[in-house]
Amino acid sequence: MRATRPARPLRKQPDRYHHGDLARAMLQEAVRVIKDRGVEALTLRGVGETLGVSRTALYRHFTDKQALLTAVAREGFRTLRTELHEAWLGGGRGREGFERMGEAYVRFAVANPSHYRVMFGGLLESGETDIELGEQAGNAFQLLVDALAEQQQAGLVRKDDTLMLARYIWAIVHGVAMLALDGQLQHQQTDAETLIRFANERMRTGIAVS
Amino acid sequence: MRATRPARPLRKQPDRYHHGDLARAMLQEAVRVIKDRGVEALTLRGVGETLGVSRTALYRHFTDKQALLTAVAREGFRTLRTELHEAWLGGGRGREGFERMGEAYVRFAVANPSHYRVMFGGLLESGETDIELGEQAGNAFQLLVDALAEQQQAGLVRKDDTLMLARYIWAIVHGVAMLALDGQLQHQQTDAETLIRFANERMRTGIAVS
DNA sequence: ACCTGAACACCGTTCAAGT
DNA sequence: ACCTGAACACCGTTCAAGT
Repeated sequence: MRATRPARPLRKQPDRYHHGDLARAMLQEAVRVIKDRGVEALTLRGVGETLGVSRTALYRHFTDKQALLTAVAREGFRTLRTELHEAWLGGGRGREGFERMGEAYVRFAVANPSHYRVMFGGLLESGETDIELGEQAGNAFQLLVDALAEQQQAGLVRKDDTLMLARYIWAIVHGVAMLALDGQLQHQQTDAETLIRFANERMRTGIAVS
Repeated sequence: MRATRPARPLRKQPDRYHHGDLARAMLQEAVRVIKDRGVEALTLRGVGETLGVSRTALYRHFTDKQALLTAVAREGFRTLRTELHEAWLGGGRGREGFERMGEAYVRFAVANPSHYRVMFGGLLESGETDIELGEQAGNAFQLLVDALAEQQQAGLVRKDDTLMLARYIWAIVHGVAMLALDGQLQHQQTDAETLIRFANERMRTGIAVS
């Protein structure tokens, strides 16, 4: 059941070099594989094959597989940040926009489960943290901080430590996203959309009796 | 740098069968490896070697590596449930006990990061969900539901849909735990303990201006 | 500079065979 | 029943060599 030749090499002349931005092509292919078939399906050999390139070609552009995954994670934070920003602006930078941000966050995670996992996958655990990855995550987080500060100014949110509030909100949306990804919600009869809407209401007014 | 023989076989007579509960021994060893060196360090060959058993012996007791990891996850939910229960009772089954539950939850995750990840690691994604695993997770979740229902009866928590409230709270503690595990907090100057305490306060009274 | 093929040291899993 | 060794089909990574 195994072909003796690469499944589908994109280049017609496999003996030519891959001119152009091979690093970028590899990153895109990695993102595609992760989105379509999950992280565990991502192999350097497979990426090289699909790109019509030797399986060791990657090492010219990334130090190892980990580095490629880190690049994937960075790209994810960049995309997430963009989508959050659009939701915030589209909702009018107030209560409405803030709720849309939460929904957009969860929607991103549900739409790209494996990619989202790579972003938060504990790659850092088994090694020192990547500087640029931390920056990208920080940029996305900063959006949340700014949105909260603006609402505090507008008298919509209590004037707690803004950073602390941002971490708290982040934990909520991240938690909703992760539970959805783990299938812990579908196993009950809820979906992520319902839960994040409930969360948006409850995080505002609290769970204690008024 | 590689020894020609197993690093440290526990049995002196490697030609004897491993009488007793090999399945249990394998599970314990797997948990130990995961706790000490992370999931990625867990190999069936290593487990067999440490237990003085062939590397294929495992297949008599688990269908494959995935099944072993599922067993690890189940064990984790059982332990977590116990610790949550003790916190709830120890805190007097009220507001105090509920906050202790949250702290105990996060403490478990931080103390067993890799184990916790296995429990929520999306093993389900790439396959059908394990029945018994779902039950164990359900048992832990039920504890939260019961605690909330009790507080609703006592007039401490608003009488929303209890299940929905429980999912919401679960998302919060899970989110705090995951952010801590991902190193997203230490990178800022907070720790999980500080955030969960802040969360306990804010989830009660909400973030909106009172 | 950039890419290659062969080789190395790992994996999980299968399977015929032993007791 | 329970366990074994050899073998298979994968991996990531290294390295001398090509252009």
